[in-house]
Amino acid sequence: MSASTQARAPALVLHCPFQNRYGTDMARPRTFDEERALDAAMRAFWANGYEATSTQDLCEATGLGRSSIYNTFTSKHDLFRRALSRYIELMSVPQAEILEDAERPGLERIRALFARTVDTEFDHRGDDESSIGCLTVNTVVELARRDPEAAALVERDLDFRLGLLRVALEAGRRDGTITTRRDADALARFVNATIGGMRVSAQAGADRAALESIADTALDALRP
Amino acid sequence: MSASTQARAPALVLHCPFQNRYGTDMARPRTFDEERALDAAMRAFWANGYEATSTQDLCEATGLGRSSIYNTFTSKHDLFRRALSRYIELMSVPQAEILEDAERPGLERIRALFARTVDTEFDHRGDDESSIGCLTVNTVVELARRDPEAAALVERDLDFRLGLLRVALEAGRRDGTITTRRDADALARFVNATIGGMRVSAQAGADRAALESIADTALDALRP
DNA sequence: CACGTTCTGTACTGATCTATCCAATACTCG
DNA sequence: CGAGTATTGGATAGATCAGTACAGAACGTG
Repeated sequence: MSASTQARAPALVLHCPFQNRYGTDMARPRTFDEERALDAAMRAFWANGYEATSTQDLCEATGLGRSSIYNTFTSKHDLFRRALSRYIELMSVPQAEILEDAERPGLERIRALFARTVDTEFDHRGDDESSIGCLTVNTVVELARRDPEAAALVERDLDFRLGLLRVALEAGRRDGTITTRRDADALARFVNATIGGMRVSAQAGADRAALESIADTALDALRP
Repeated sequence: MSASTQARAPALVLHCPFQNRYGTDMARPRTFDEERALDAAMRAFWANGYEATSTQDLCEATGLGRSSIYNTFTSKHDLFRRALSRYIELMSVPQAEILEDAERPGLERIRALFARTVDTEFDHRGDDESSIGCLTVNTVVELARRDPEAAALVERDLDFRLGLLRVALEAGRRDGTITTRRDADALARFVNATIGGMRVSAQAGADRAALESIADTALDALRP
């Protein structure tokens, strides 16, 4: 009944509300959807950060009682880890689709990624309509220095995204839409930094037009 | 004996350890330097964030007792506000010098600003030699959404820096080192976002070469 | 030297934090 | 229906949080 067993086992049976996590006889079933609860917790951490989100906040955000939270997610830290993993997964899939889309020229993939960054920045807002930024960036800034697990998660995500970017940038070089002589690695880091900068700018109050002009300007660097 | 009186009055007499804050008769003098204490607190907030820095941490960082901290700085929140103000002031002065340096062409001023950004990222490191980023960026991400005073400070700083950047960019347009047709406002936002992206990248583990390549690539956008 | 004032160390307060305990509950399965 | 098990709500524990109260120490001034 270790934490890792508890966390991994249910993945394949989550859709069935009347089966427990160990394949043994069933008892009292849960009255909530673990995935929805995780989404709510993710959003709470995303909007308010790790330290400023209390377990009480998590109860209110998820609608669960303390017992259910701890029974399901072991600890606040573990819940955060799962929330961050989920966030990274949710963001990675569409980003990979955009950057690996062979139909589009390389430069257009980057442009589409920037556009998506702007859109997500304005899709997900706090209660006051201000930007809540990006959970990955927020975690890097708030937590990564003193939480090795969180640092490992965002580092793995960074490597993955830099790889995707290199693929798209090299495609752009081959199809002629990207003409700069700089190597794909430097360009990937630049594009990634630009996205980070856009997210910080959004949290600092930049509007949609401002973010779009940042993205357009950044694209200029790829075809100087 | 309001907090604001207490905070404002000493500015002109800080150098003299044997004069109190109200111009009245003197009593027991302080055994510490308020400015040094503020620096230590600033560094603690900078390295660990607002929430994760306890008043106990602040006592240890400054070497002061609780009474001295509260007597001098009123509250944790007020101390943070002063630390952030000081940080902004400390960073603004050299940045303004670089961006208003009429000796240099406009593009070179931006290049020098990027170089300085890289340098400060590696000058100020945590105990583990990892990057502690930029207190302004950290505050935008961690605190600005729920602390109006902090938000106002960073917004004022942002306006100031965007203004400086516009000046340098327009100078570059005139002297021919910046050839892009994009308006100075968009370019200023882009340069600012690039710096933010570099700081997040540094916190995510990027080394000096990576930051320099981000800066070099960004400069390409100014002369496409 | 004595007074007035400020500083400082220690103990403390009440609130809040994460996490656990436990009894009551609700369900499946034999 | 009874046995067995997981979930749930509420109470609670123990630590830590920001901030305060207070007494004594340390100084300039008269």
